This record gives sequence, C-alpha cells and structure tokens, in this order.
Amino acid sequence: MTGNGANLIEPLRFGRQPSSRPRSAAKRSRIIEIAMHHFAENGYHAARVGDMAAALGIAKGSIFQHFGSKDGLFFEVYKRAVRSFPKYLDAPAEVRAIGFFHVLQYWLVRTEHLLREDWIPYRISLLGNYGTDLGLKREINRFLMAEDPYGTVAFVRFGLGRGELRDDMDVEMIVSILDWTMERFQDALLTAELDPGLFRRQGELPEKKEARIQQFLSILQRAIGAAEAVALRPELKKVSGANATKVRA
Amino acid sequence: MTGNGANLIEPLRFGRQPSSRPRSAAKRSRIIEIAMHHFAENGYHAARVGDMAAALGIAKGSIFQHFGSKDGLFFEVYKRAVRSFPKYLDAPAEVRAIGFFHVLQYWLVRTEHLLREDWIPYRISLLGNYGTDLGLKREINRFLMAEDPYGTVAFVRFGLGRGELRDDMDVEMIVSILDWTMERFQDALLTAELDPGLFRRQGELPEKKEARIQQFLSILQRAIGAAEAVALRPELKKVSGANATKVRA
DNA sequence: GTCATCAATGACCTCAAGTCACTGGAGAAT
DNA sequence: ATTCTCCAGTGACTTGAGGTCATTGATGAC
Repeated sequence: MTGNGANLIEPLRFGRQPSSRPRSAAKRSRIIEIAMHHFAENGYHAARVGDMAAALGIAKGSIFQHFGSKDGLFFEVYKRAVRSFPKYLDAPAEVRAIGFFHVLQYWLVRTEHLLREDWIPYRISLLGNYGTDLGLKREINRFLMAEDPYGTVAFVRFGLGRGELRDDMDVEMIVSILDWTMERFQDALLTAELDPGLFRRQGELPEKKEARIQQFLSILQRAIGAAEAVALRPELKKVSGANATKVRA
Repeated sequence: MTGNGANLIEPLRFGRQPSSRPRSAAKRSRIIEIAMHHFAENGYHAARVGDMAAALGIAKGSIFQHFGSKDGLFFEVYKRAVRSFPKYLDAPAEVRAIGFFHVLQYWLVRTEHLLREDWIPYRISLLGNYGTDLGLKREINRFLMAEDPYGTVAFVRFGLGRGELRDDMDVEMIVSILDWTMERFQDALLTAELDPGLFRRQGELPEKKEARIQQFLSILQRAIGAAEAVALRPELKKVSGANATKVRA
C-alpha cells in the first residue's frame, strides 16, 4: 500500500509547493500517520501542525516543506484514509455469488465492526466530507471522481451484469444514488455511537440497528433494483437471516 | 411593549448573561445580512469578521459583543438562510392536490429558478452542510432536528395520509431517505452551474437536467412509494408532461 | 444639571499558519 | 583524504485573523 518506491505521486498543490522533488517517502509517510491521529482526535481546525511536529520530534517547517500547507497535509491524510477502506467487490466470493444486495448488506453489517477496530480513518473521511472548507472539498471530490475508491462504478456494473439492477436509466444516476445513500446511512449508523448528535435522526437503540439495515436495504432494492427481481424477491430478510450472526474479523 | 403608563419598573431581572443581553434587534439583523453576503461570497474560512465590520461601518468588537464568536455569527446566518427557504407543503394547492411526488417534482424544477434569483441563502446552507467545522455542524444538526425547516416530517405524513407512501417501515426512515437524497440531488443539480466540480458526477449538459429530475423521481417513487401506487402508476413522466413548461416566478 | 446605564469602540492580546536564510551531513569529484 | 555540492531539515520570524476589555459617550431618568 505504501510501497510506492519509484513512482512519486504528484500531490495536488495547495498554496505553494516549494519543490516537487521527491523527498523521503518514509518520512512523508510518518508525518501522514501522525497527522491522521491528530486530525481524527481534534478535528480539522483544532488540530495544530505545531503539535504534530512536536509529536514527531521534527521542526514545523519540515511539514510545510513536505506538504505546502495544512490543507495539503489534510488532503494526503484523507487520501490515505479513504484508500484504506475496502471496495464493494472486496467482499468474499461466497457473498458476491449470492448477489448485489447481499454484498451491500455484508458491508453494512461489517462496517460497524471494522470501525470499532479502527475508527481513525473513518473519522478522517467524515472530516473530509463535512468538516473542512469548500475549497478543500472540491479537491476531495475531484479525487473521489478520479479514483472511485470504493469501486462503486464496478460494483454497479456487477449488479447490472447479473440483472439485479434496473437498466432503464443512466448508470451514473444509480451510482450517485448508491453513493449518497450509503454514505449518509453509514454516517448515521456509525456516528450514533461515535459522535452522538452529529447527524439527524439517527437510530437511538443499538438493537434497532439490524432492523434499520434491513429497512434501508429494502428501500434501496426497490429504488434501484430490477423490477422483476423485486417482484420475485420482495423480502431480503430471508436471505439475510442466514447470515445475521456475529462477525469476527 | 413599553407603553405601560403607571407601572414601568423594568429592572431587567432575568439572568444577565454577559453576551446575550437584548441588544438592538435591528442592528443584529443588519449584521446578519452583511455577514451572509460575506460568507456566501468567500466561504466560511476566508470570510473575515473585520471586513464585515468595515462594510457595516462599525467596530469589529461590536460583532463579537452581539454574537460571541465567528461560529456564533455563522450559526445565526445559517438559521436565517434556511428559514428563508420554502417548506414542501408551501407548494400551491393545485400541486398538492395532484399528489406527493408531484410536489417533489414541483420543487425540484422550481428550485433552480429560485436559486437564480437569490443564490446567497443556498450557498450558506451549502457551507453549513459541508464547509465548517464538525463542532458547528453538530449545532446545525440539532437545529435542523428541532425545527425541521423544510417541513419534511409533515410532508411525509401528508404522503402517508394519501396512501402514496409505503407504510411498512418507520416514518423516520422515510424522512431520512427523503432528506438525504433530496439534499444531495439538489446540491448536485445546482452546483453543476454554481460551483462546477464541487460535487461528484453532476450532470454536464443543462438539457439533461429535466431527464435527470424524472429519473430521480422515478427512483424515489419506487424507493418510498406505496407498492400499489407504484404498480398502478409506474411512469411519473406522463403526469409531469402536463406541467413541463417554463416556470415563471 | 447630574447620574446611571450600557452599546459601541478600537487598541491590544493570543496564537497558529506559513516563510526563509541558514546549517550540517551525506555523497561526488578531485 | 579533502573539498565541493546539494538539499532536507531547522527554528526564529512574520503575518494576520479571532477574540478581549477598559474606556467612552449617547441617552434618558430623576
């Protein structure tokens, strides 16, 4: 993941990037690592570059030499965080074999557990989505469009190929709907415990989570599922019942 | 209010908080007005309180006396902006009479025109949703939950009462889905021209907007519409065709 | 005419982002 | 081995915006 030796990743420049020469990749990586912790724990604004430098035992100026600005540093942190997440089609082959919506369910149930193991990258993506300046958000969206880090496009094509998704509208529209609703639903689900009060109308009782996931999937299936498939299998719950046990990573 | 002849004892007895004394409402309002322009034009971070004070011809300190902090000022600006938007059920009676999804369509088509007349409040809501610190966003969400400024809950009950929405799941879930997707879809639609590149996968050609709105409504109708209603009226386009003329406010 | 009140003021403070002239150590050249 | 070259690293410094507070002066009560 970080073993990108020769090929220097061209960082989008914010403000000024003094030199585009390849600096020590290992040091860059260490800075990003610490910065991720600081941003995740304090938020974008309250995280101080000086603190990060102190924690690393280096001069603050060095960080600016590497990343140009606080924005630039955060952008690198954000990219690493988002790249560390799994893509939809990274689900196990057995799950993929069952179908598109089962893959969704797999990740919705699983995400919560992944989060508990490591909430830091998730927190970073939250900051990138909702907690920075619009100028930075624009860069972030360019990145998301270019990289499609969750593999949503491929996943939708997978569903279309299996005949599980409706083919009467633009692929882009389905991808957008999936992106939007999955992002918001996961945010609501996860921040209910990680950051209560951050999102509207999140579930209160933890035991309702399973039910909420089923409702959400039912809505999604009717929204973007193929009409015949919906008619044939209006209840996803039966399928999910076989898999609703605890997940242990 | 003060015209009480004999009994004019006004000792100002309620809690005397340092910064929340009742100051001139007119002045507060003027400050909010100017601040809204500055935030809208420059973004949250780049907007400077000093500039606003200069534009108003008052001292910077006065603004802080009134609102406590830049965050506090923005919050007031945000509330005013959001409250200036229409609620779903503010649609004309004829439109409401046709049905739930027609009201949605009405607003989607209309919003673009409303925006062109006055993009400033919209820009403020964008900043509040995506472009400030998470701490402020928490306040904003509390406000949105308490006030429901778009009247989404009442609107969903309206749709349920007419039997146009599915009644097999929590009202809260339907409200959430509607809030999320409408917000994102409108953002994508509007920022396509207001702020290209801010959102993922927004429509490129303006002439595709009408088609996108229809696709989006079709998805929503299948997602949260009552099963029978969807079966009876799978095509919303016919209904919309009668109304697809230019809207003039 | 005197006094109390308090919004308004603007000089001042704090603190974090960002800059830059200098340094020291690791290789290259001799 | 000695000198040279290069440049990552440094930290004192500048900038500039948010935020504070003792003072002021307009206003109305007595």
